[in-house]
Amino acid sequence: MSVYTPAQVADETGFSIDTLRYYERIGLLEPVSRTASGRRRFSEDDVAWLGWLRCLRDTGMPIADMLRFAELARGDDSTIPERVALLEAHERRVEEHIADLRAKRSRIRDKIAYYRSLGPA
Amino acid sequence: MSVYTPAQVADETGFSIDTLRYYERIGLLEPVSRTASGRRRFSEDDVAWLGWLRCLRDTGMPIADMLRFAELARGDDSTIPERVALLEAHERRVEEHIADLRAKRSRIRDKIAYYRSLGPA
DNA sequence: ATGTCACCTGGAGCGCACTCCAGGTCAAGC
DNA sequence: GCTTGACCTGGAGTGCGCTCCAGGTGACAT
Repeated sequence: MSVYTPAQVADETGFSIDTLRYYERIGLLEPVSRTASGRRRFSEDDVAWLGWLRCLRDTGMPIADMLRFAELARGDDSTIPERVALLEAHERRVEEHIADLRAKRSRIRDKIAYYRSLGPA
Repeated sequence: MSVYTPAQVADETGFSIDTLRYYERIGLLEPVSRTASGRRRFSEDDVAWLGWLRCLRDTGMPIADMLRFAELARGDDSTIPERVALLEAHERRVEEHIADLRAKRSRIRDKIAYYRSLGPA
């Protein structure tokens, strides 16, 4: 059962140490366990949860929503329907975002092709 | 050759009137023509350019880069290679972003499926 | 004439998500 | 035993991209 220092977790999750502290402070992370001298020791579970947070954040979920999800995830099974609802709504937004990006990427490609058609330098 | 009021342009482009003024102020838009009393009258070209800016914005291009592109686009044909380079770099980032979103959307779906597997409420 | 309303300017303010800082504590290597 | 350096806390600061405000002007309907 391994534990990790802040630097190791930052390295693995891509969150800065400051962000890890910030996430703990606002309650996205449950209080991380400490050594006798007060230094953080992240558990395997902490790291897994951070991986999940990264997924939500990178798909554009606002901190406020992640906070709500974290709260639900700390609750019992009766919160599962709301967790599902929250994730489904998020997933729909992500899908729309992907569709929009694809359409706009194509427009960018067209512009590049147009510039190219003006005669390669 | 039609012209548009700020409200019409806001409506068509999805940018707020404040954002239109802001874009003009920072030079993303060339000075928009005015009526005798100083009100903006956007041309068809202004609206088309704003549509293009929206494409860049919505695909995550920072304002600073859009500004650079705007500058190049005001230049002569010798700037075309740099415009192409800028757009190609951007397009690559957009593609990576799409790939990342797709992978993470799938992770979100898995989580939803997992919650569902725990027994539908 | 009057009221309403869209619009103008310059500049201040805001929300988000961090990021940095000062001042301090411990652990380990030389 | 001393230095180095990773880490601690509370709180202030930052960057981005808008967004809002005060105070004012002009156009148009009644």
